[in-house]
Amino acid sequence: MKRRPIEAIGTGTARCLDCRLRHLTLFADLEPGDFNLINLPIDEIDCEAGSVLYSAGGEATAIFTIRVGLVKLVQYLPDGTQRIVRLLGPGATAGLEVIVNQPYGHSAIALQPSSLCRIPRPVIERLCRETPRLQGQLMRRWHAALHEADGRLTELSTGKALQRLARLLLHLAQADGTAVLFSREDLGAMLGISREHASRAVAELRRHRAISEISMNRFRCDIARLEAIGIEDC
Amino acid sequence: MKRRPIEAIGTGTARCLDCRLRHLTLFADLEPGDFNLINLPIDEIDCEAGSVLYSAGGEATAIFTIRVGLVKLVQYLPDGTQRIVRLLGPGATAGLEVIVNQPYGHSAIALQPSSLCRIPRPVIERLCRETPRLQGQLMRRWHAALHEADGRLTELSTGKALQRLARLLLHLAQADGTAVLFSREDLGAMLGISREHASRAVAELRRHRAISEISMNRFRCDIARLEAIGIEDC
DNA sequence: CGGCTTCTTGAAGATATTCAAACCCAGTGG
DNA sequence: CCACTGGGTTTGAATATCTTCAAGAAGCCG
Repeated sequence: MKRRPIEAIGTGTARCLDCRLRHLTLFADLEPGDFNLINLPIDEIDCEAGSVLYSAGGEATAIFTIRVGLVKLVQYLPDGTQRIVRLLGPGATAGLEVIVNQPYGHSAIALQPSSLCRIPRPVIERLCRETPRLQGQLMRRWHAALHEADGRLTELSTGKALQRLARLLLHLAQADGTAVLFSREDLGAMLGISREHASRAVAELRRHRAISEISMNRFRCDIARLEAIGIEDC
Repeated sequence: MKRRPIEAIGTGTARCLDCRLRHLTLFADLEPGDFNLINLPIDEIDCEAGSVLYSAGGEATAIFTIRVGLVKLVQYLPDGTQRIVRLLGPGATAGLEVIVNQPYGHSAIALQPSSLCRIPRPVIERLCRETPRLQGQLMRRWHAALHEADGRLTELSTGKALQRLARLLLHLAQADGTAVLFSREDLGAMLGISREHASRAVAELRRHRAISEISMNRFRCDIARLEAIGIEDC
């Protein structure tokens, strides 16, 4: 995992200002002058699949904005089993705990090669204090995280494995009708089932012709069939 | 469900100021002057078990602080099955969606006779705008809600039914070692199992002498045994 | 080409659901 | 007072669903 600083103190604010993705991010509502409040460099990080951004229980020193890729937030049970609690895609924010002075509540691990911005805690704290224009986005991000958490519980932890997988695919499906899956281990950890059963469920959806594999872990989805299976399995 | 207004416009602020529970609530950090910003009456509501505070999808017109009792937040799946997403006890806040201008994401229903304060949306909006002292508590409440949501997923939706029930009881247990359960239907909706299986799980915990019923749905908990069962069932 | 990991599949056993019937208890009305 | 009723609970038995263990297949990398 390599870090490449994108700005030196006091000079690099233009990079945030010019960011093509800014309208998706935490900084969407900031005004040009607000960027002068950024008094520490914001690193832009590229990492490969499997990289650990931070670990559960560790002191929260920074908040992350995902630019490209996919990041999982994982919690572990005493017996060692893991559960994937949330998936974060481009524009999403990891590490909101920073704001309430709490240690990280999850481990954040990249599922795909990803690129992110690392915003040090003092920057967030200062922005919170000195501009009113961050609050709205923060609230929206808390709400989005909570909404996804609740959705995960009702949609991905309720019903039979086949239904859950169908619903997950509907979440993951892009506009073009394709979805990228990940390892069966992670699939299991998302749906609360064993890796073997995850494998069987994928095979069964294929048999139902609800999905078909285009390339390694890339699937074309038949949305209508997935929806049918998601509601009442056949 | 009867409503009893506790203050008229512009006069009732003393009630919030004097509230014995205020240190637990959203208004914990407000200073005396801030209460003058409250320009609409805050109703104090008493309701019986089963009362609906608001319904999923409805316009969010108010935020609620639970004073006494227990409230469930429920989501429904297209097929009609319900899932209890969160439990809210004294001091907790329901309806945070108000702040991001979103419709209610759940239905809020009292599980026990409860008493709550209903804070109209305009009051929250004005306080957000005109005092910086609400933000901190709001963030903390978002965080608490998210933390509970995540915990519910890892602890109450993972593993076998007996383990989940044991973990739930550990959450519900008071300082005196007793816990109040609710209907088997609701238990099932919390743990993601059928009511019949919930019933069997309760019976089995009793056979293990991990709990014993004191009175109708009031149990004495053997914390050590519950913890043992919660980790690896025997 | 090994050697490694991950995925897939089979089969046995564990766990949960469903349906049905019995039960308990509180409230009602004869 | 007691039988009756209706809701929730408990229990049993048959079935469906998932886990676990084990072995084979497929992909990846040196």
